[in-house]
Amino acid sequence: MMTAPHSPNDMMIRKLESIFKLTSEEEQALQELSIQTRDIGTNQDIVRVGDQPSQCFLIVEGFTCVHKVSAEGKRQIIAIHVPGDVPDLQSLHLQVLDINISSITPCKLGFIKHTDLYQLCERYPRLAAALWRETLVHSSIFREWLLNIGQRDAYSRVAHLICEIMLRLKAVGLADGQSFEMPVTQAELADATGITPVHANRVLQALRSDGLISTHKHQVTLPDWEKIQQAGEFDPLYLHIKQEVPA
Amino acid sequence: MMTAPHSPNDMMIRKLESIFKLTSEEEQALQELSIQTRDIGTNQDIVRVGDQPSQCFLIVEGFTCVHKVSAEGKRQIIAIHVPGDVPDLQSLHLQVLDINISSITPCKLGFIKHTDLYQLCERYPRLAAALWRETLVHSSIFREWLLNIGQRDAYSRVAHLICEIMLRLKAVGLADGQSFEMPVTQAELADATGITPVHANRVLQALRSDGLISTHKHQVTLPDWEKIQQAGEFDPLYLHIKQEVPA
DNA sequence: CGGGGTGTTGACGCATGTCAAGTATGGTGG
DNA sequence: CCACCATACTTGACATGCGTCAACACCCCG
Repeated sequence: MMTAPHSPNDMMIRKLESIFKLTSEEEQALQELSIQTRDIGTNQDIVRVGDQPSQCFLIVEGFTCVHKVSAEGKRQIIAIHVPGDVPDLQSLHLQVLDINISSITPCKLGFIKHTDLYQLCERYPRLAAALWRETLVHSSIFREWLLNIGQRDAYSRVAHLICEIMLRLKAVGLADGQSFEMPVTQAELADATGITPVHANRVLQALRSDGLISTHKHQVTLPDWEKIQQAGEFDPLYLHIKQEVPA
Repeated sequence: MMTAPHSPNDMMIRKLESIFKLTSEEEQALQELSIQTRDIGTNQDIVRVGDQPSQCFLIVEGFTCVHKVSAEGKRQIIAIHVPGDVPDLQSLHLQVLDINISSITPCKLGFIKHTDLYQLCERYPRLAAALWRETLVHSSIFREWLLNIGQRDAYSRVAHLICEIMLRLKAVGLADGQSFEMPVTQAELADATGITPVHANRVLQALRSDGLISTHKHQVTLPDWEKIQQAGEFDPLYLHIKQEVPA
């Protein structure tokens, strides 16, 4: 398991390193990026529909979610973001935000000015490509969620989401073996999978009694990875996680 | 209503022009892009999950859809693409495709080599940004579809989808006033909204009897734009269509 | 020790799925 | 020009997964 990075800049660098080998010049530029950190509490809005941000934020610690609310007041969670993610990278090229982003745990965030990112992209096309790629991976996750919500039953949806979070946390060193911290309430889980909180509760009970998950507080353990993967029809291809070639 | 563009290159140029004013140098470079056109019939696979394409394709004529199939064999249509779109732009930076793309009408496609696009992006960062932006808009559409499928009832979902297609066709000059050609079968409509074909049929009947749509073959007319927009809770913000400032 | 957020449970209803059988429709070959 | 077929669309009867409502239990934090 990797050690935690020390600065937001290190986090960005480590993330991009997982895509391709950075040149020392590129690494230098990232090291010099000005990133303002800020702490926020649980359930705080970070950005809102209609905003026109002049900066992006990197999650250093904590979880956030992207969500939209229908005219009827129903909330869909569109994405869950974990440390290392830049949830509103899209705002670089889309002026007006079409989503809300809120914290679902206390968070430490690192803010980066758009103007700095523009410069970075212009000078280092490979970094531009890497950031572009980052947005494409999130796009791919949206597509899988569409399949999940559109075609699978509640049981599979929840299993699928749990598998996804497991792997994404593993990729940033926040899960080891079978367990990880998943600080998501049942209501949030429900909004992310398009079911009701009551039904989410029943599905979780079914998963527990089928031996696919066990939970203690928000610590989740997956005793049988194969089985929950099957239950969720989970195939990690869509996460586009580069295979680490062991040294 | 605009006149139809004459070449794939003109189409690309017109599309990018709608985002920002191209310099003559940029326009020149686009004009010189090598694009191979090919015609295909209805229901042909263009690319498939697992492919590693070395080119992207532009839709010159016709409609395509992006879709994924669950382990149970259920198909979710993730996106519908119309002339002017480049449905697999993502393959530029994600090696392995996580989706299938098929024609839903006969199509004329223009294929562009990745290597040519890489060069273009490196030389003209503004064009890179415009293409990036293009993928971000599609991403935004995925998010709205998630809200649509996750939180709205079947009636609203279908109304919403119809509104979206209407506006996107209008943006490329393929819809005028209230009518447009929507060559999508009820089965496809069902797969795109996460309902069954039988239910899609009943919803369409309801929309007709409520006076929100009228159809003749695949020609759809929306007699009351306000009303169907309300029924679908449709707010076009997420399409990020630049407002044309009338001269 | 009190109170708000979270999790749990049961009874009941409904939107949507499923199954099964039709009826257009449009293209093709004789 | 008609017979035929495949594909698309319709319709009705019935089944069910999930939603809704309404309590209640838990538990951390102040």
